[in-house]
Amino acid sequence: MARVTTEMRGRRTQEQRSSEMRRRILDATVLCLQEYGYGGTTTVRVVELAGVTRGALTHHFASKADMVAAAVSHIAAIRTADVLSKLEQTMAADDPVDAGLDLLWAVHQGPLFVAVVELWVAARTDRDLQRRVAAIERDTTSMVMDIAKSLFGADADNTAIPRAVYTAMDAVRGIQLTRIATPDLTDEHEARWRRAKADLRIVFENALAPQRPPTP
Amino acid sequence: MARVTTEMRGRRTQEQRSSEMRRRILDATVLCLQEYGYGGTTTVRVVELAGVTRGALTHHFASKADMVAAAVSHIAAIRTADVLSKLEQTMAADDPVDAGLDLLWAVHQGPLFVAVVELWVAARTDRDLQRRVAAIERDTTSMVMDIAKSLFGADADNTAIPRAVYTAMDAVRGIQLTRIATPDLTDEHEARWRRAKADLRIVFENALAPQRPPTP
DNA sequence: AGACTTACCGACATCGTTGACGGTTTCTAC
DNA sequence: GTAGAAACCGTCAACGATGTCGGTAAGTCT
Repeated sequence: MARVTTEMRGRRTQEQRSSEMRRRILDATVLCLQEYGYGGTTTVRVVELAGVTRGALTHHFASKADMVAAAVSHIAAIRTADVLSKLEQTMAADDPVDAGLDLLWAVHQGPLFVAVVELWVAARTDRDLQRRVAAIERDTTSMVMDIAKSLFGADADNTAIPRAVYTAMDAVRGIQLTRIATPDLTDEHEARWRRAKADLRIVFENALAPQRPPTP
Repeated sequence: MARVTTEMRGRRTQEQRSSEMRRRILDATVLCLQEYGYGGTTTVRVVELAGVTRGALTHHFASKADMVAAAVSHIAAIRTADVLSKLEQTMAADDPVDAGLDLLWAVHQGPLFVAVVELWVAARTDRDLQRRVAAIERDTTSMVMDIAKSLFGADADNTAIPRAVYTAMDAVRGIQLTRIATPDLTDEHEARWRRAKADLRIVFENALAPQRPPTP
């Protein structure tokens, strides 16, 4: 079974010990969400994956709900950092639409987004979790919109651009949701994205074109 | 607490008793998925909602997994019937694109689709469930494509049409996924769909237009 | 160095969930 | 009607998960 490897021996300050332990546990929580889903995420499994004791966990997180809530923020931080790291080369691309769509796809990719979906679905029947998730979601959306604005120019009147961004984001998420249900068909989902991308290019070209009523 | 109301007293044949009991249990299972999510769907809750005993449940379904598996098919059947019931007036509509998109939206609406998502996500970490879900998903997709074909004409060469349908379906699912995570913002999601629909119309118009390379 | 605080440990009690099973009722075949 | 099958009932045992809690180790202040 995989372990969250993080060693740093010798004398450490309380702050170091504390934050490293929290990080270890939260990383393990995310791993657990990916591997076993929300329902299969138990404190025992997390502790095993993190290679720590149950006592350590209960010391840092009063309850399981606490731990999961912290994991939400933890994931959000990682994803934000991921986006920022990829942003530079996106901004420098020749074709902003293509680069932007690729970025959007990349952000919704990989095991981290799987964990996000697990949390979203779990949040549906858990008000506390829901509040946290909703707050994060707001931030994410506004970040996406800010990026779009700087990619395509801040033409404040043109509401077609945020609209296209929303549609693109929704399409990406829809594909990923389907992928979650049927993970065996990876190539098919890749192809599905390529096709969707072609459609979304049309939408963006239309949105970026000089104002002209799209539906007369 | 809501009950699945189904009374039919007097002498009944074994077949009647059996199938009615199964239906009651499966309806309650779906209700449970909606109300409490997959993780919160326990045999005790199902039994309470159905107003039957635990013994009845274990008699008809050897295990909980059996019950859930049966619920998958049950949901699929209901949804298919729902689509067919709405199909007639969709086919008769003046604007096939508009009517088709509305149908797609309607099919992914309501508590039933919520249950579907719960099962999709649960299936990710449960191979048996995954197989069942994947099979159903295949059927659903082909049904959607068949309907699209009869709505927009069977121009076999024009791959842009199925592509547009996929994109539309993915966008719808993306919106619904977001809605699941943040159920308080219903109006916002409605608006999001209206905007997405505008974009999707563009995609469909482009797909239906006489062959003309969309990206030169 | 000594007092104090924080980090960490591991066992225990409790609770909810599931599957099994022996007994009862309802239907069906003859 | 009567035997047998199917449907249904409700309790029990086993298991896994969570939170609590008394105790130990590591660090921090004076």
